[in-house]
Amino acid sequence: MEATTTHPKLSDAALEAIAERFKLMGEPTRIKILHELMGGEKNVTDLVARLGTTQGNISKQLGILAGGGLVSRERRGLNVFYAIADPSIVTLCETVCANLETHLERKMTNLRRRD
Amino acid sequence: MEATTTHPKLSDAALEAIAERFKLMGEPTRIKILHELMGGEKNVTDLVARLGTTQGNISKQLGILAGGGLVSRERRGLNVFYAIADPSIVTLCETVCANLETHLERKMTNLRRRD
DNA sequence: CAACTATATTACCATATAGTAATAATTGAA
DNA sequence: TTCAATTATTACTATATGGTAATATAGTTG
Repeated sequence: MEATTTHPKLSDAALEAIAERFKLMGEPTRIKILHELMGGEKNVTDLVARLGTTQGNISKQLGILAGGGLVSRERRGLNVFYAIADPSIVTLCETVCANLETHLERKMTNLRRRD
Repeated sequence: MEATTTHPKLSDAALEAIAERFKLMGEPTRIKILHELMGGEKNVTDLVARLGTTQGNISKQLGILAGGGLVSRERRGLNVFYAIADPSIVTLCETVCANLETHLERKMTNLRRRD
């Protein structure tokens, strides 16, 4: 008997949509933007100041994130504020985080063992 | 006052590691491989038969997934069996899936409204 | 050993894309 | 309107990488 739980067969289209979402989050600058936004909405200038890259690039990456529905956009006067549009992003990051920690712990334990 | 929950400040290195993991899952062929493996371990030939691409490419993508610690490798005779090494992959996919469904539902609802 | 099967690797090409610099567009103020 | 500030866009470059075809390696069988 199979020990694995049954997983729904997903269509190629569904799998490609999933990959697309992961791809959006699979880029250092974009994940850093999302991480900043986890602390609350920020405008472009804020993000440029916090992350070390050009304004053009920040706007570009924000455009990509907004296009994928991960962040929302709201103009207020001269500023444009971006915010996380999809709370599941946080869940995803936390899941990965928890796992990376496990990996690191395992690595450190192995180092400590030195058999 | 802030309505947002406090999120741990993550280092650039941590964020880059997170991005790296998402990147691994952010590619159609690789996510399809992972999806197949959710049904249980498979060897390379199995995967080549199920997904429509060359053996070389499957081996290459499996190598990338194994390098990132997402799948495990076990040789048994002529065959090499791959399996999901990290169950959190399934959680991640489910989270994204649930959210894509929500998005689709919202889209359909909006279509139905036609205001 | 030779022959066969399964998998990995190599070299290559074509495409996608992150980043930059410069410029445009938008908004508010004087 | 003119000026300043903020954001978006454009054109471009350099790099990374998915895919392929061909070859190499590893393991099995006779």
